[in-house]
Amino acid sequence: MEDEVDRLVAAWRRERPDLDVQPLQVLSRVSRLARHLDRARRAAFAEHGLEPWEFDVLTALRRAGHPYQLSPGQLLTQTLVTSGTMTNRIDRLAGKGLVQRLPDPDDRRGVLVRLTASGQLKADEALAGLLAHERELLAELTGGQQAELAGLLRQLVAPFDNIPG
Amino acid sequence: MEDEVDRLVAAWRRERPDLDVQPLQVLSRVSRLARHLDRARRAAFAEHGLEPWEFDVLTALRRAGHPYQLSPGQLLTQTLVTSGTMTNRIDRLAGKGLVQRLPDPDDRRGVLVRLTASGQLKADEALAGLLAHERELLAELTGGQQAELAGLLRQLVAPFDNIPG
DNA sequence: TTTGGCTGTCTTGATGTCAAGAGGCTTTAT
DNA sequence: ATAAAGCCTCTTGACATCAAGACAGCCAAA
Repeated sequence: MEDEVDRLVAAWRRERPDLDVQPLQVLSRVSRLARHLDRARRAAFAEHGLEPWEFDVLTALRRAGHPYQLSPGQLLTQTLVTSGTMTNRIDRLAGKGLVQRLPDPDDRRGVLVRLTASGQLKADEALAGLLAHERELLAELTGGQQAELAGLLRQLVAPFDNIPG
Repeated sequence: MEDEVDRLVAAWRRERPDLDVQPLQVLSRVSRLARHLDRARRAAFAEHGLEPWEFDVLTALRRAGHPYQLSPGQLLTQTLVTSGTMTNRIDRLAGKGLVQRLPDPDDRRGVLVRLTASGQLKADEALAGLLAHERELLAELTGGQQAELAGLLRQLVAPFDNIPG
């Protein structure tokens, strides 16, 4: 089956036959697939009344384990946004009753963001829904192929995750 | 080598041992790798004084072949942005002298966006630079592994590219 | 104890994007 | 010929994000 990247590569070979565009075969597909995944995730979360950024914050808290609380600083290192963005997000999640802000008993500058009961429920439901949708997307591949793909991707990602990038 | 997704999966297995989080092994790596690639691309383009979105528009025109012109409508289907965004982008690229707006001789509503000589030069330089950087990232893998990875990714992307998504 | 630097959160102002709609032009059907 | 419908680009207003800085509280060194 042909995809857009095949067409992209064909166009470059026609216009710039002097260039080796082989890298695009892998990396353009990664970028394009990620865009499609973003759209699919947005649709999956909409079923639970959540935006993607809400899912990111709620699941970071959920993964932290009981009592499901993290500081804004910890949240922003996990979600890779700036502090201003995180302030805004916590405001809105608190407005929806999914998290609450508590003073940090050990640091009076600090704040703790804690998942409410309904926030935890949303996070758990949305995660299950996401996994169901993603399983469908991956049905194109056998289990062995998925494992192989995961391994190859890990090799490409690991340098970014382990060297300060 | 371990990566962030391994840690993510481990956290979910601890908190939600009832769930099968296998899909994350592939799809979270795709999303995370795409984010890292965006940053790397931004850095590569900055060497040529270009933003990523400028590269996207200029290379779409470059790939169109002589005389390197497309309508705004064609550009927005290729770059997946809305018409308001494309108007804004064309304005700024025209301000930098990289493209020019011409009236469409066949449709008086229409406009043609054409690459200038300096725009074409920028596009060609930036593409070569991007490919050089991407080749380094892919040096983690053998040629055979790259081909295999490309093939697996194609299977996942193709449904999106061929069914209206 | 006091001083200086550092940390954690929030505020501010600018920017890029989107959704929705306006306006002019073209196409189709009557 | 004319009306209705559709298309193409641009404009407008709202919004999420970021970068930079403000401010309060912490901590280490003298």
